Amino acid sequence: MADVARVAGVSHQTVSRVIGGHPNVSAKTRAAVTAVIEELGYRRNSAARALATRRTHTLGVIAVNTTLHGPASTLAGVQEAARERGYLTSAVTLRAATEEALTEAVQHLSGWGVEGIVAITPWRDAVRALAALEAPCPVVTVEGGHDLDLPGVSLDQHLGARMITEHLLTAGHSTVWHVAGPADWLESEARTAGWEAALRDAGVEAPPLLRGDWSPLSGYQAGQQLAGRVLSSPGQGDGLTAVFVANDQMALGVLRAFREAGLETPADVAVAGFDDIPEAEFFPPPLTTVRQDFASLGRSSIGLLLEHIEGTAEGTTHLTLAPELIVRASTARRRPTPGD
Amino acid sequence: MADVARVAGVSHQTVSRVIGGHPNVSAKTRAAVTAVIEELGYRRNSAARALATRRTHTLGVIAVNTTLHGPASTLAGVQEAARERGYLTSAVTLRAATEEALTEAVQHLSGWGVEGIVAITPWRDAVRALAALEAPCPVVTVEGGHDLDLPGVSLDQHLGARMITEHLLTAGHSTVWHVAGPADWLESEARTAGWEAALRDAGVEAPPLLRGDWSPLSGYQAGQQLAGRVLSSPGQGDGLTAVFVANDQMALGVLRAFREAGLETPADVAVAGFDDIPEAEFFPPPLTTVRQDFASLGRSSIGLLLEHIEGTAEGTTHLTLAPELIVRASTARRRPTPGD
DNA sequence: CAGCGCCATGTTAGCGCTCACAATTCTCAG
DNA sequence: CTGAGAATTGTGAGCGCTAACATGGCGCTG
Repeated sequence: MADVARVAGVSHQTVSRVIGGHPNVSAKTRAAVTAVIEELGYRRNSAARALATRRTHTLGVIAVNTTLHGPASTLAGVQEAARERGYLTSAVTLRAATEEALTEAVQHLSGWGVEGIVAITPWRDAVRALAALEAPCPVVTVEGGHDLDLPGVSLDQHLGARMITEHLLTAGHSTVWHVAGPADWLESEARTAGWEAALRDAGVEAPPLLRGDWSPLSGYQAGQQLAGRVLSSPGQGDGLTAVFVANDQMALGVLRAFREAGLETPADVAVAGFDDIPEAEFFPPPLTTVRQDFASLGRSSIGLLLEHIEGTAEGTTHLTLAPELIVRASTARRRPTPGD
Repeated sequence: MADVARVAGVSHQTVSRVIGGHPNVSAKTRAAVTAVIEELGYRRNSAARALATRRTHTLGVIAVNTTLHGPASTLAGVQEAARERGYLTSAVTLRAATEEALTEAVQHLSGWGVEGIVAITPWRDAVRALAALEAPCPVVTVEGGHDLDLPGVSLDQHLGARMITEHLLTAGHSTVWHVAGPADWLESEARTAGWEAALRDAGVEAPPLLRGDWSPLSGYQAGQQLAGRVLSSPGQGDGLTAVFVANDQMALGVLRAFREAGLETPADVAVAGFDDIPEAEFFPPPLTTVRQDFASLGRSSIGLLLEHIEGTAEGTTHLTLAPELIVRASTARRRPTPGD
């Protein structure tokens, strides 16, 4: 910066003003300085700037399972939004959201002087640990639930589950079975609750719950159980003609189990998923599911976080985004024609 | 730091030595200072440190399509490895690897003073642009090919494709058809080349090539073409009994097209993929594929990058990791029994 | 034409840390 | 007991930048 100032024949402060877009600089000076900056290829040193302003303009992201479609998409949204707003982001990917790992992640990030943290940790315990952690900067959760006093953004899982359950009931199924995700996941609980609420409203008693761990394998195992039930009970005794699976990957496993057991989807049993991963449209058969706009979710979290950092936010805030029902062949009333 | 020094009754420099783990500090002083640090909850300011040492200990990552399984896993490996080595990482996710976007990404990162960049950009043009860009810091490519003088790490796509093609030939298929990825992707080219090489070695002429864009939809379309060919040519005229699809997602589309056309996999046509995404095991039928260890790939790239930053590296280096063939039902010689 | 105020620019003092070197203390052989 | 040399600690400067204040020049009002 001193070099630029010397060549341009001004003080270093004027150079600083030009870079910072400060208003009180004459057009002539501004042009001259800009030209010299260009010529010398000067870039201002962000460390020195951070030191002088006491602002690092850096945000941290804590996430788990970033190789899955949902978290990965959310992460991308977060990064893009932060970059647009002039912030650097640094992501820490955790293998498991234990209290210890979370503490370490927060320490790592705050050691780098992050001004805020976005935590994509959809575990009840993780959110609780995070709330108790007293991080030295604002923290915004993504899919972290609304019961703790941490600001956060979520997709309306409850509504999505309700939509899909009602869709199945409307299609003429007398009840809807459910393969849930792990009990300690907030998303899982909300989806289960939405399913229950829809059944209750329809005056239908909820069938017993099956649980998986989001993986295709666990869905496959749940599917085997369900298939066994259908085949062993003559005359469709349990009214098992429709299954709402808590995510698309498990739904894939369920579909396979049904196919292997000789059950046809949707003719014998309709299956619906949740998430709308890119593959879902090409499942056998194409899967009815709930689309979640993960990218928007990520963007919103940055918006909320920056409000807190810049002090515009009033207390704890929660944002909820609406999901979208995507109806495909897996819940069609009759067997779909090929190519559907 | 001044506070710590005052409370501990030492100079700020001694505090700095304790934090930095400098050897010449008496055990007593070290303990005292450590205690005060703990008590005051002091954390050293990374911006000031960066300013004084002229080292930011920050690395940048440039990636495209981070929502896909491969790039997302690689990214996670990169981040984890960097963190272990004491570096902060910041990822920039590009929508498309145009020269413009790359330039912008490099500028964004170097504006933050990154000491090195890992570029996960498996496009020929992107790598070329990157090489021409003259970044102000070392750049390591991931899946960036070996023909340009940018250091990089890759998985041996050529070998993987060869393995899978040979597997199919060994299984008794007279030839192997291929649904390739986009022509400008290095991975795509290498897989095609490996397929061609395996056929050549076996003395078989390569059938015409089909191309997709990695998406399930494009695989579906390619599958429809292939199915049409099988059904219209009596007596399996073209020897179309085995297809090697360049990634698992497209393979999913191909499988669907075959199923809709009434072709059975693997009885009528065997299908193999590439990548081993988590869902592949649950495709209808479970997909033979090539597993790539993306996390190791990411870790290696950091190893290589740090060698360059710390000056231990000798010129341009390329690392290649071996893939692993995963044989499943989609290429079994006879129809698999349910549950396989 | 004096005097006020505003605009453009310069000057100074840190931000919190590490480096290089100086000063002090300690250790131990002769 | 003494002095060399090593170990330990302190001092001062400066990394590159911005905030706050100081300065000087200009136009405008009365």
